[in-house]
Amino acid sequence: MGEVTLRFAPNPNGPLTLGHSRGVVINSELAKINGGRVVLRFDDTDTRVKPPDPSAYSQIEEEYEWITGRKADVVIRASDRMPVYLEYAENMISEGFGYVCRCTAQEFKSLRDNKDECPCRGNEVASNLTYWNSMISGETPEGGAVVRVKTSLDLPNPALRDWPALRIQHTPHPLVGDLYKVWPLLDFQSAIEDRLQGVTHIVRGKDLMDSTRKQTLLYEHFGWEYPETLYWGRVKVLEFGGFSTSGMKANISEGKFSGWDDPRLPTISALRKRGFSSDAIREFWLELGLTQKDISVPMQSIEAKNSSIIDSMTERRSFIRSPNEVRLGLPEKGDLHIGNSISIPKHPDGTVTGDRTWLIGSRTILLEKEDIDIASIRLKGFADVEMIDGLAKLSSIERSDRRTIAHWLPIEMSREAILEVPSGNDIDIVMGAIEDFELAEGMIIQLERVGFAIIDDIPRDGAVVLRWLHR
RNA sequence: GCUCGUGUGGUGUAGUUCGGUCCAUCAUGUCGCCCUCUCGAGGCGACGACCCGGGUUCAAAUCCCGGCACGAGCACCA
Repeated sequence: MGEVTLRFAPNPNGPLTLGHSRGVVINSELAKINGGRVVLRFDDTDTRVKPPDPSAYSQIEEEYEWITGRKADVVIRASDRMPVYLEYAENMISEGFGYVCRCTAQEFKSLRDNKDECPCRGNEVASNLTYWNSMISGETPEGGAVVRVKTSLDLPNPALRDWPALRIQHTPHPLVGDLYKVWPLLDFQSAIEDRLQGVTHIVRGKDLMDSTRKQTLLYEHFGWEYPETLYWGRVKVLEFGGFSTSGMKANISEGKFSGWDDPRLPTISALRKRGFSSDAIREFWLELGLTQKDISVPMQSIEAKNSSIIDSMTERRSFIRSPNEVRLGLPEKGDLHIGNSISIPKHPDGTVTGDRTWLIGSRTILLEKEDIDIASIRLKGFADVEMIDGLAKLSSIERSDRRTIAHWLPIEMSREAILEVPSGNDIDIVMGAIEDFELAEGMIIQLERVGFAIIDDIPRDGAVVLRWLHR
């Protein structure tokens, strides 16, 4: 097998979603396995229905690199390639397998459904070229004409009969302005560009199966061989439902979400900001593979992947929810010596080396409410205590029995913190105290007995902001 | 409605091309036990599936026919 060329072709009408990442992962992985390359192509030929967002281009390139660990081999923008598409369109008309149709969409549909020819179909090439030039020049208004690819009208699938290849759009394009009045539709643009880039394999969602069939008909006209095509089925992540870029865009501009990286959104930027590893996203899609089955997967599935990837390199910290202050009581008999500090490993398995040093001079500690109600507990990494009259009385430094182990914090090591937990359309706030030891913004930590979180903000004054990742 | 596609445990996946090696793989989940100075990690075990009905065959998850269910396309969106 020669060198393979794959492609990932998003519409840059917003940044990448979790759904897009399947295309990124599958295509880049196939390229990697076969020593091929990936073309990242921006399919931005719609200026009106789903217009491109100028900031999305660079963001998508960057997110592609984050997911795969390397840049795309080739990056192209369909809007830069317009002269080429228009040339092929004109060629198609001249050769007689494309024609300008001036019926309304409705008229055409009813003719098509009855396998009837539309009146424009029989026009001479010369008049088609005249109409074409009038489309190009801007004389023909939007909706006034469309270029169709001739197919057999007996095709069992009505969607394929004389399908539309280019239409008129007078809305200016955010990048190239009003240079062009005629823009290709996906099926035409994509088909031509795949050929020009030497794409050997197309891997895409099965919602594009009819696209393959339409494009194959076009390739036959041109005498080209269509690439090998594979499909994946529809995926629904239970917690999020679908991945509609335009839907999210509307919600963001209405202020329902703070931005594309709002933690409640299924975008790559949001998952990344929350602390998901790109390896987890990659492994997740690779494990689903390339079946055409429509599936529903819980977010827990990605979380399980992420946990096993980050656990061994994630430092532990203590976070006390709704902290209660408790005095530490020393036994009357002076046979128990405690110093002014203790050391606790950063990671219980030693996969992260080093210790956290806690000062304990003040003898005042913080405990979660449910732990102060237990008569005998062990302060993790320190000592056994008996809870008597609201006082935590030390009874042993060594672990003397199998009592409950509670996480805790000396008050001088604590700092006010809030934990933001995305929950459906809301964000729950958990007030607490975080262990103030070597914290850094963007650092992922495991809150002992609570779960993984990322440090979002460490303000000069006020509470540290933690964002919940998963258990 | 028409066209196309898919149906393996709760979820996802292997096996389906060339029928037997499949009393069906792995992961995740749930439950139990062990271990552990986290309710984390680790170990062991249990639970749990070939959509239904016919047919071919010595033999079917795998081939054939018919149902049923689910999904997608039927845009001058991608």
